[in-house]
Amino acid sequence: MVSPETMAPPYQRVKHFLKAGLAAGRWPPGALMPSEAELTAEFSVSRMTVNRAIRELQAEGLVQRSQGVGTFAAPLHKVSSTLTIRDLHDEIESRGHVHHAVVHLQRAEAASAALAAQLGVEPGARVFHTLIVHHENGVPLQCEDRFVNPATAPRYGDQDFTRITPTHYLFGATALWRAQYSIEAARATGQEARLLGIAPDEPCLIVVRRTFTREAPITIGRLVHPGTRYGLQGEFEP
Amino acid sequence: MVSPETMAPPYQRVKHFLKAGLAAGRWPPGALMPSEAELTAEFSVSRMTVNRAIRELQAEGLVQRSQGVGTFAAPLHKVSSTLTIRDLHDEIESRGHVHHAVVHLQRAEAASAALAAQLGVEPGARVFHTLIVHHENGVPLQCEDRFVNPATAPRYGDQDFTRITPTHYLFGATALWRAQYSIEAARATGQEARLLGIAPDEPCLIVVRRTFTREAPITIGRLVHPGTRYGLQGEFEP
DNA sequence: GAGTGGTCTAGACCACACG
DNA sequence: GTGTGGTCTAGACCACTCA
Repeated sequence: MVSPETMAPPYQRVKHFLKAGLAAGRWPPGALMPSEAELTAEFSVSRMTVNRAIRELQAEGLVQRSQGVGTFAAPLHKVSSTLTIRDLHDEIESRGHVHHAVVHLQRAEAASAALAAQLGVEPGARVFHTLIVHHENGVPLQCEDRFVNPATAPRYGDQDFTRITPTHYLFGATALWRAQYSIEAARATGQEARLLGIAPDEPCLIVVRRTFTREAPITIGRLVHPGTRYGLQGEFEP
Repeated sequence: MVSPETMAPPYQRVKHFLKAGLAAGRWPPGALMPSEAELTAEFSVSRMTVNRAIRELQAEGLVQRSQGVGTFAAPLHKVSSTLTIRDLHDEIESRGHVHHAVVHLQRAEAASAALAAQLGVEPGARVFHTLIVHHENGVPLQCEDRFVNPATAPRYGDQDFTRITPTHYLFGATALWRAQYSIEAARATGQEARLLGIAPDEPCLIVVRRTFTREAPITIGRLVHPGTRYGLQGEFEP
């Protein structure tokens, strides 16, 4: 019987050795780490193997390298972090809860000038408009007001959005290339407050998401969440 | 005179060729891409060189590989995206605006039971507490209510936070290992509303951030932003 | 000049998938 | 069996940094 460490490919053993040392504080941030030659001798592997291990650590941001100088433990100087936004359906299901959607509006409309500019269509052109409220275990959690460019998703008007979310449908039906988000706190509109069953002055978390193919805008969606029922969470490790 | 492409290392030329083809739609998502052997012949380089190019594309999430099958253009099936949170000082400066901070409170206090648990100290132990309002061009933008574990940052109480933000100071003075965020929409407290100069019922974007060293919690901060003045933005490209 | 990383080669053996 | 990726080797040349 052999241990997993003995089984692993050599480059992974080298990588694991270095990673464990960094996690244990053996090389504090900025410290000089072993050279490729030292590791080559230590592990009895070729230099290419050691090089791959270190290069991957570099790609992961754990070490910094300078030609002619050496390899150093990375200072954890990131002052910015990232926050993940998930599809609401997945999020609810992953909590083991029941998601269901009520479609309040699903039709084609003539686009206003401002909307047409954002969707990349002619003013007055027909675009799809849906207004859907998503519930978690029967409680309204999100009011989704969405416009879709029919050039990128011509069948959008025919879908049954009680069975698949617009987000999921559009991910499958279009060639997503880019997405933009903005997040703010504000009041819901009167209609949104009614649909969500909240007071008109209750703070809401509002996400506006726009997505694009390589050529054209796909959709712009306004996602309104009651502040007392929904928040975003993120975690970050170097 | 030679073009940059001719100068670049072979693995980068291969990588660039594949990346450009993906961006141009030559291999749509899911399509089979050239094998290592084909690229080896095409570029007259060794297989290791081609392998490195493709492996890096895989690490970047642009292609998927299966042993015995082949390399495929990655389907852009990510349904989640990321949003970056920046330090407020950097963010204001990068807009070319002036940041200044007003320190309303800076002292050591006895920790309540709930706070002590979050900071990993004994109930009643002294912890640092600061209450700082950050302004952009003179307009209050963020009310920062922060508690700090003195075990991880013993000099926190002596800093001049009109000159450096707590975030910046703690990044430099501690060995950050992990950070957690939550974002929600809610009303400010009465005190916060007064300090920010807003109505008590105005929706606010509230970020709660907790950071940790490998061993212990460093700080927990509550960052309150008027919803009309501040939002978060993010972008995502595959 | 000695030590470092950056890169490349030509071949090799293996595990895996598919017809 | 054939083709694919996964990995390793032993050596090589280069550019860079520092004493």
